[in-house]
Amino acid sequence: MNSTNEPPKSPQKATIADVAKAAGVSKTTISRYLSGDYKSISASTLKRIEEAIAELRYRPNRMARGLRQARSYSIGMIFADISNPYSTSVLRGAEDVCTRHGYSIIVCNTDNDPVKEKNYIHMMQAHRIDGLIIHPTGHNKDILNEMADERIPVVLIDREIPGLAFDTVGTDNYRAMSEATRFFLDQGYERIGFFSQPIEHVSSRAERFLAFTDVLRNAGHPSVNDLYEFEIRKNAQLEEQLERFIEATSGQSRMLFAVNGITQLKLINALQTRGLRIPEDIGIAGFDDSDWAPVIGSGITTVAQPTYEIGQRAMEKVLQRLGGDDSAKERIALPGQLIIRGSTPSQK
Amino acid sequence: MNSTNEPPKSPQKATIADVAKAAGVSKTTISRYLSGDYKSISASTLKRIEEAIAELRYRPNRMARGLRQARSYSIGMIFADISNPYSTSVLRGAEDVCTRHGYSIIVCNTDNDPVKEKNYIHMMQAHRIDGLIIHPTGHNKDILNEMADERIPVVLIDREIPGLAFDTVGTDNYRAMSEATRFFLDQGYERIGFFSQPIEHVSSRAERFLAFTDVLRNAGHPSVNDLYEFEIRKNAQLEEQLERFIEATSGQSRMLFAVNGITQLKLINALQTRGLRIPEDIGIAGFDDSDWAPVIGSGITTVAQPTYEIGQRAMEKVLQRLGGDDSAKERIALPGQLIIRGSTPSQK
DNA sequence: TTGTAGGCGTTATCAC
DNA sequence: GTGATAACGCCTACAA
Repeated sequence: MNSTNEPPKSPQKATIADVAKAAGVSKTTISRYLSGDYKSISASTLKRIEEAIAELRYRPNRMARGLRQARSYSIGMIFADISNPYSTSVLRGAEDVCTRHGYSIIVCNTDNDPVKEKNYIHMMQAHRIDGLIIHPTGHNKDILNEMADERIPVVLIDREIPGLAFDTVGTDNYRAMSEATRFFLDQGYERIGFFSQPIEHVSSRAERFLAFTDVLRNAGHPSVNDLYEFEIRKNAQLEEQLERFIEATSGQSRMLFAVNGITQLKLINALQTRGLRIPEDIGIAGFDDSDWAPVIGSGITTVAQPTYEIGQRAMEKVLQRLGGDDSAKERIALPGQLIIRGSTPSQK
Repeated sequence: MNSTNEPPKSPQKATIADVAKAAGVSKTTISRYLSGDYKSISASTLKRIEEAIAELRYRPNRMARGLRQARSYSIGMIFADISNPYSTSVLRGAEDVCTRHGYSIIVCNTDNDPVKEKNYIHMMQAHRIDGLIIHPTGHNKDILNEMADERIPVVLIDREIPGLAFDTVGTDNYRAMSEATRFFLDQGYERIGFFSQPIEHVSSRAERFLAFTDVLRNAGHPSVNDLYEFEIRKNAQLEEQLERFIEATSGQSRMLFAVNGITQLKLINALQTRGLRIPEDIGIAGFDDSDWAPVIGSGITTVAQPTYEIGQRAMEKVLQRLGGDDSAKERIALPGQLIIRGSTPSQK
């Protein structure tokens, strides 16, 4: 019995030396076992090693291994908005790929704040992450370039940063938006309002709007200038813009296009508040499919992004670069899918 | 000029030795600086150190530091389903707290699969995480206990595991569900169907159902046995259960209660398919508020969970334990909030 | 088939 | 105020 009042000693994590001693071999042999070099170990030794590891519940220390090998087996993922379902789906895709290869993921959420983003990149550097997948705010070109200089694979998702040579994975926004816009024209809408958070230099938004105007201009459609921008956090701005569109299009058959999922929701909310019915009074559609899109009203027409696959492809690209591939940077644009539902009926 | 054809050497990450040399001091002094021990460094030295660090873009290697200090400054978070908005909100809350304290988060998603969960816990152990926040499947008691034995703070969210002494953070399910049920009774529903994924030993589901039946039994209400369980991935099961409820309650005023957000969506979908109108033909409500709950029909009545705060509190608890707090394990049950919308009108 | 020795980048312990 | 030195746990030549 323990006469002192000390708490029971917490069992210290076993080290490779403990395992070596228990198995009656040297650390080298254990290390060989850990790196899968079974063929240079005798059967009986193998057995003793396995028993020792199980007995001691040995888990190789990744920090020690990482320090020695100068690689952490961790991939950083920095999201502009982790609460967006887009992000979690990408995360799942990426995780499923990298887990199979023994990598772990360190995640961060910047809330679209360039300062947070900068700090997180620094944190990632301190972790000596082997690769980075980032949904960038677009304001930290310098550090991103710095990482690239250090030969750390960086893959951008959703957004590209002009002038930066990184691998990029996202939806083929131009193509998907063109298809969608042509569909809206076929449905016979006289006016289509493009509602977006400030396009500025966010490439995905810009591509969508460009496709929109290109198709409209080609068709000689009057909505070429129907762009309505607002800050997502400022409901007043959105309502003001909506008001502007509604007034300008009074008496015409019309619809709203939302640049992303969150904008869809905000617009639907605003329409309901104003007592406008979907689709009788006004049509609506938007980028990003979701669980709720099918069940709102008679369903919302959306452009689905292949989010899970975007995550997979981004991680595969990181691993490919890690594997030594030094070919030209690639821009991977995956097809989006127009999902037609009840919110955009024919106006003819 | 470089006569060989080698690519330009990628600038190697600076080490503490490089900084020491650049600043003309010893590694020890740099280390002192890094640990914030400024008062034992002269002003001029301090200045040279700061210049050297900036110049070399030095980032302390967390693996080396972690190895030496036997702590990783990483917290593991294991989610049963990361695509559930519940999870991301918890994640954000946890992240905001731990970032302020210099910790990073390693995330995993188990898809409610105990095998994946086990592998991920092993991975976390290899990372030597300083603490673990887990939304447990409930099937890996042994390893979780093992971690606790090693003095690693483990905090459970949403679900408790019977017989395990861990800190726990979640919603006060019993209280919130009681309030909601009383409200439904007040509205005058003759039958209320409780739709849930298998309750089994998932404590949060069990608490909700218990509160439900307790209130009903107290009121002598006939729905005490109106439990309808189904596997979330099997739509046929859900529809079968829904059919059963619809038939059994024909002619009565009735509503469905969904045990969580995903179930809400599935039920709404199934009702629409059957041509049943909400709330004219049948009412609906459920646990978990969401962005879409206000905009479906005249709004869905929900019980909102304080998800962000759950994440915060869980992380705070981890840090508190890390700080040496050895008091009794705590069960933190945060208040939920009943949000009444149009899907559960009075039946009187 | 197995073992020895040195070092990865830090911090802690002493010493000056 | 500052520095030399020995670990931390692992891997990788190089030997045997």
